[in-house]
Amino acid sequence: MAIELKGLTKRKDNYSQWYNELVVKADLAEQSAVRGCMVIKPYGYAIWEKMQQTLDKMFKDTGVQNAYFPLLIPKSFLCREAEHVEGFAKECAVVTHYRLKNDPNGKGVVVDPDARLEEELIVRPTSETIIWGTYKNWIHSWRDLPLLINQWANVMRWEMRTRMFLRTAEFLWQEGHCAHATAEESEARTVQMINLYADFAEKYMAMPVIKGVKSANERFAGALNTYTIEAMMQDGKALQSGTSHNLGQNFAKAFDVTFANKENKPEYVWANSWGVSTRLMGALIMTHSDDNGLVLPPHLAPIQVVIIPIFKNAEQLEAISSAIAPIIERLKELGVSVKFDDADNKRPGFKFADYEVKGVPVRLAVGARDLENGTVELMRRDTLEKEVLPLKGIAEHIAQLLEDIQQNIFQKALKLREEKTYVCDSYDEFKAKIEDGGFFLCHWDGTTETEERIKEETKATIRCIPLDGDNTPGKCMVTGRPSARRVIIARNY
RNA sequence: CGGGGCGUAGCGCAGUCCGGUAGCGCUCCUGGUUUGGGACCAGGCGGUCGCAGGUUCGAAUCCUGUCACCCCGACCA
Repeated sequence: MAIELKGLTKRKDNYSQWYNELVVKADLAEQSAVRGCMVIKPYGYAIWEKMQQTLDKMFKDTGVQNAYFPLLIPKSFLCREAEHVEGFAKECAVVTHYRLKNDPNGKGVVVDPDARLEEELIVRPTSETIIWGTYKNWIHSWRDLPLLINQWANVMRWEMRTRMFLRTAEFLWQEGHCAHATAEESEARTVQMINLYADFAEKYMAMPVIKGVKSANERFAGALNTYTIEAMMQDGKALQSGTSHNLGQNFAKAFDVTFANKENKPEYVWANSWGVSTRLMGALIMTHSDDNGLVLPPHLAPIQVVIIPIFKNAEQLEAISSAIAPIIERLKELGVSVKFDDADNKRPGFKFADYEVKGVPVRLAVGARDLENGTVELMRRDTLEKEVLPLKGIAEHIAQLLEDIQQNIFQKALKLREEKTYVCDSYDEFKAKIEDGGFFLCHWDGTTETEERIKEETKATIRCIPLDGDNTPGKCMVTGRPSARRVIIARNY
């Protein structure tokens, strides 16, 4: 194939090219015929399914239920919340007609000009409007609250520029939309969900994240406050990986969602929304991959162990299969997902390389030699280390090894982030160092003007005001004005 | 939406300046030999050269228009 992954370091200047090639080569996704959209292939989708299942369980453990709302939103709904319009009413796909007809000139089909919709429909860029338009009818009393709903759906934003998984015109996500009786409860839920996302990122994706609050500039359109988790990719750029928004009463007021409180007085409900998307797939790829391809964390790998028999004929394969069968049984008992690839149309060397590109955490190779010795060759994907081990007890060893790999790649990512995180007090120093990427802990005076200036001059933005860590005050790196605490500044995807 | 690039077989490309029968590598198919790190040999299938006009005896090649896609910006999860 023309796509070569070797040479990541040589191509440091063009990480995105490498990334796109990896996505294709690892059989995760490909460009669709539709502008800015992608086709997620079975292997890529299997990873997304693992993420979905894990998150879904975590949501349900907090009392959230799933529901589904329409893809198309009447245009008038988008005009209701002023700030939301500002942020979202622009780059949307619009449905204007409801019928096609045969071209009178005999060239395929054309849009029937007589079938124009009275009110255009917008393909949802996010569902706040249609959901709050619906909640109006669901919420009447304090007894109806809290309302905790999540939706797994596709959304569409007509982005100018797209990149597979990180920014596609259509993407898959979950969006939670909750209604509460009090501001405190809603804020607590908003924080709870960002904590849940951080747990998911660190425990399942093995991706360290920084929890924080967005600056006014980067805040979700229509929110009072936006919480975010920010991860660092291997090239030192930041990736916003999940957000949770405290919407205050903005949407309740725009859609007139009120409830009778315990004193029988009408009151607007308090709202929050939170979401993560297939962008997490991009985060996963860019956090762990190396020159040999994808490196999947065991907790999300669709195949955790692949077993490759090395054989010259059917008898040898049969011998290997029966020797390995109890191992496969035992692995399954231990909850390990295992694939025995006995296809005879690919040579072992091809399979080795193929599963490496796909990021399978552990590989076993078994041949005639091993059968004689009662051994197996094991390779772990994260370090590419190989060792020959006795067949006896191998399943238990692997179960433990998978946990070790999960820990190891998390630690590796954490170490990289720490190495590329700098405390910086000089704007000149910042301007020089930002070229090589990394997170910069700097004092900022809290103004949008300063933020804009930094962005203008360095292409870096305030990723977040961290929730944890050092919160001693200081002086703004740019203006010298007082600063409440250090914030994270970085270039981002 | 601004700047740059590109469009030729499933994929990656050459050919375009200087018009004259559509090329290469990989994939794929068939047969054989192979199989402990992406196999080798032989043969074969596959393209109205992005689309629409124009110039010409003749256009992948020249001209006009148009549509995609990619990269860099602006915008954004």
